[in-house]
Amino acid sequence: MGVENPRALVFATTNEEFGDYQANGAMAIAKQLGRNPRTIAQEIVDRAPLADLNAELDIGGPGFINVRLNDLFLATTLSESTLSQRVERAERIVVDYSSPNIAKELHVGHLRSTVIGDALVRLFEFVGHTVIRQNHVGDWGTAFGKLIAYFNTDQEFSDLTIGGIEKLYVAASQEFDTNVDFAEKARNEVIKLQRQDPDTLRTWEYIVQASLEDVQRIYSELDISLKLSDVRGESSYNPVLPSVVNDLDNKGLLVESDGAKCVFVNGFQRKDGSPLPMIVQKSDGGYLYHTTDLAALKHRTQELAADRVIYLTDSRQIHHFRMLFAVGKLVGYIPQEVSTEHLVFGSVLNKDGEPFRTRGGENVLLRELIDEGVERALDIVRSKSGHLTSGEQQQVARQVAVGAIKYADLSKNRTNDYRFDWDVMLSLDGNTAPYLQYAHARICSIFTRAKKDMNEFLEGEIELQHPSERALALRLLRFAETLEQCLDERKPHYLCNYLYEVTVHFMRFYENCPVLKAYTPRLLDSRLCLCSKTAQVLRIGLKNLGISLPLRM
RNA sequence: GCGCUCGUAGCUCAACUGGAUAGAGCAUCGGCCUUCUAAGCCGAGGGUUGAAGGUUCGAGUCCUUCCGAGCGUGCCA
Repeated sequence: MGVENPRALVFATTNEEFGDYQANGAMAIAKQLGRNPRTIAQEIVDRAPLADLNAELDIGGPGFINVRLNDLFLATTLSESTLSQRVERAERIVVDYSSPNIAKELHVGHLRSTVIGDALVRLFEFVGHTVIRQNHVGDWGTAFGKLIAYFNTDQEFSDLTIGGIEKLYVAASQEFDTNVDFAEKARNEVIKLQRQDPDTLRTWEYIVQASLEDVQRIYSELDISLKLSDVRGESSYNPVLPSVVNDLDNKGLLVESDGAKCVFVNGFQRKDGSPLPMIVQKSDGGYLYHTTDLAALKHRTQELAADRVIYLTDSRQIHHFRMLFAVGKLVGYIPQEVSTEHLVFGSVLNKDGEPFRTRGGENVLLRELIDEGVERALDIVRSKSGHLTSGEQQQVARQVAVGAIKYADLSKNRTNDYRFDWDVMLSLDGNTAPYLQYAHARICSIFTRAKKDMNEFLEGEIELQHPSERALALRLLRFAETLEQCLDERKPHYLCNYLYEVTVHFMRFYENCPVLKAYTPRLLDSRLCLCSKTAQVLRIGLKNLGISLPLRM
């Protein structure tokens, strides 16, 4: 048409009356050529680009090309479709997420990084990428001096759960502030720790181990795929920190300012316009998180040979990562062909839009959060699912609660803050995990009644008779494009919205089209196939979000 | 002060990155269980997308200004 790289700009229609898809490219082309967009659209339609699809093409509005797919085409395509999806070029992707602190229980502040990160790694793996999970736990710092000093004075201390250790830390901090001798001891332990004193190191390892076991327990309750072997703590980079400073020095990037070793990067300024430094070594010789993060970055691009390095932290660290990546490029830790991404997310707020805390102003622990969720879910399950045994009710409540917590987080645009509201997330109305789980349970129930194996109906001829069957089929076919969009922007909420839409259309189909009482055996099989396909989309979709599905509820 | 993120129905969130009449759920009101799970489905009302300009055939989305919110801004992470 005389235009470089014309784009078809095909999207699902906003309104059913415009068909199934709309191509908006004609208007863009017309703009470039200075011609009438409807004429361009007509020329495109005349060339019959979609002849083999046998689709109906119309021109609407200023030059939209509306596409209505042929029912037979839709049915055949769906019956032949599988959900397997591979990217053309598989990459090695390092994903840094969750990152709890040792000697501190996992709390709401870790929720989003953990849940969103875990969904993304599953999605990356699903489409064929190699993912290297990195749990960058905070296992180092001056806080450990207090902890170890206190640990040594309280020999009877035996509560080695993370909760016990955290209490110990609180007591140690108090002692540190009030007892001069103890403060001295604590500072001494920090020095001993840095010098690798065997006794101190043993205590430290003890604490780290106990903490990590607890963290893993919460992961397992939340169905998070991080393993102990994915842990690579800050301390593991200690030995190479001097070499990082050296690398910076060798590149001529290091400047000493007020006794601290700094890197100044163009474009980073303070309020008065003076350059803002990244401090890599304090005036007392100690290193900072910038230094550790640089070391981790080097490790990831060099040792782990990453094509992509992804970080999930809240949006408050935007500045830090922007600087980290800038310095990483200057010092050569980020080769040209490697991409680094800081995926940000907003804070978790309570119903009233304030930071989500306990009444006492403490962080809400994930352990407590899960317990409360299960309790609330159990109340609902008991009142609604009397047909289940009490053991089954327990199991369902757990799946519903964990699913609800994760889905509530994942279904919102991660860049914004979101409000944590039990009543909304546990409700069966609306875009929630229980709603999707319920639809899936209904499908399972159909196959149980029919005494048939769902998986045997994944393939089979589909007949689209009722409008709600057609609408469902159309949605089921959009799995691939949704997944692509989802990974393109690393935003799981696109997938959630899609799964919700599929479920809504399934529910309509369910109301309008009796499956087991279908008029003909042929129609029965077709509807069983639609059910099976729906269940598969829900199962695989939610599996990739880290959410499980009860067979009955 | 500067930087970042944001402002959409009474509330919680969408809107495929510039496309057609801005969509869901909650809440409100009204219907549907002798038929596969009513934890469901169907319908109604509800909007000057914070404000004003600008670019465009076309703006919630892009540019400018203003108003408002949250976060960040040198030895914590």
